Amino acid sequence: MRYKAPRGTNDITPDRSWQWQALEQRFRDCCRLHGFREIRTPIFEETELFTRSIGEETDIVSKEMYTFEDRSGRSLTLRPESTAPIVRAWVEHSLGAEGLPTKLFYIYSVFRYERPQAGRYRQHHQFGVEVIGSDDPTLDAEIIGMAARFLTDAGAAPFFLKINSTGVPESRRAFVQALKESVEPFVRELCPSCQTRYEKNPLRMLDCKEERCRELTREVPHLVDYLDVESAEHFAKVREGLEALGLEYEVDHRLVRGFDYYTRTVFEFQTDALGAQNTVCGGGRYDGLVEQIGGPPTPAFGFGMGVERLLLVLEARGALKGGEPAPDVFLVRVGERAQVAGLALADRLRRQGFACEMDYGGRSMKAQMKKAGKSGARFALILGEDELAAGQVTARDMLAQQQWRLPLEGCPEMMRDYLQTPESQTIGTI
RNA sequence: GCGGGUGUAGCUCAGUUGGUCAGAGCGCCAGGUUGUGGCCCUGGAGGCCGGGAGUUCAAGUCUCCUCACUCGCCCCA
Repeated sequence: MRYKAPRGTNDITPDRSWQWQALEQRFRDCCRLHGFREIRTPIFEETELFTRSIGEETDIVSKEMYTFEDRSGRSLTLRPESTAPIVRAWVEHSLGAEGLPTKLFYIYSVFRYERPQAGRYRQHHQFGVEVIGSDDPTLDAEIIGMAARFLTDAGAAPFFLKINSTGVPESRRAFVQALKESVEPFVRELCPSCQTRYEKNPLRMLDCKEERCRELTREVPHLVDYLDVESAEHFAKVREGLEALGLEYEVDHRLVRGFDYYTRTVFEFQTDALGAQNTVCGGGRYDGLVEQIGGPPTPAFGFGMGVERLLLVLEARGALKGGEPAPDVFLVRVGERAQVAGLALADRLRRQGFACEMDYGGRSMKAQMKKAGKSGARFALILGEDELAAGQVTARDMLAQQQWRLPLEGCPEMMRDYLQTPESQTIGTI
């Protein structure tokens, strides 16, 4: 039997994992710059946490969750998104007691039972942040700007920022009412799924990709025209903030998101590099969720970013040049006596901070040199009978194609010194 | 869940109307002078031709089923 990774999952092999590490590090740095601290929560939660917060009628809850019973009959679910678990942890541990707002970031894998496609997997990874405890509109703008900065610095540009406001539950109810009334005359002409949406989740009709539906709903009311006074003011301030940050954006009246808990600001960063999966980052405000999960009434804002999608974009943009980090030195051991002596030398090199690689099995010197060259190491250190007899080691600068004999004892320190000389820095690639 | 495409060595792919079709390049391993890489040359290892069933004297090559990947739909990151 030859096993395969389950459908929709991916192995991140060593030839690619350095890209993940670099991107994760960049995200961590960005978060630190903005005052965020990391949170990690369990990979599964009580099922009800998700059904209640995301919404029973959403696709995610109704058909995409990995739900199972454990041995005691509890219903558990692999997290299909990360906001609800983090809010749950925030409430459970009274993190707000440290002072508001709480600024958290996370690097999570999330799980949805969907049909796999480029940029869409059953297990995928998200970078994200949640700010719990402020309804300040400049916060919305700041966090959107943070995502934009991160995407730009990572090399994902160009991308497009779209925003909208879904108001508060009362204003949304008024809008949904108006929307249904305006669509009512031609419901039967809409696509089958929109006819279902009309009944179950009317907002999503706005998001339909069918040409016919878009045509029919062209004259439909806009969310922003139904906002309550405070939400309208909030939205105006958010826009003002985005402009102050010099961010280009578009108000997309059709932008609605797949979770029920969003209020007021919603936004997406879209790209043209991904085909059908054009959203690389999405988020917004969820002022009612904390209370719904059992905490005090607390406003909050956050976003999630798809790591696999982001890497696909970066690849398309040619932003993944460079390569795996190479070892500093490659130790070539020639002859029987050099095997153990080399083992000790490698240890000393590593204690000096040199990443040291070597070959095993006593292969020919040529084979080892070949491997040294391929490793990308700046130095090959050669330890053979001659060197051992003289208490020395041969150091070859693979770039400069020069080599010296160094005393075995002081070798790591001398290499360190050599690397600090100007001429060692100016050697170009040969 | 619904459509279209693809599936041959680690990787990228050739394989004519079913009958030496199991191949190439790269990679890997070993040699090409005695202790020195990147170029070149030679040799070698490595494939139930995604899996299963069927048609046939004979199937990577045809049919069906299945699995996986892929492009759309749905949904989302």
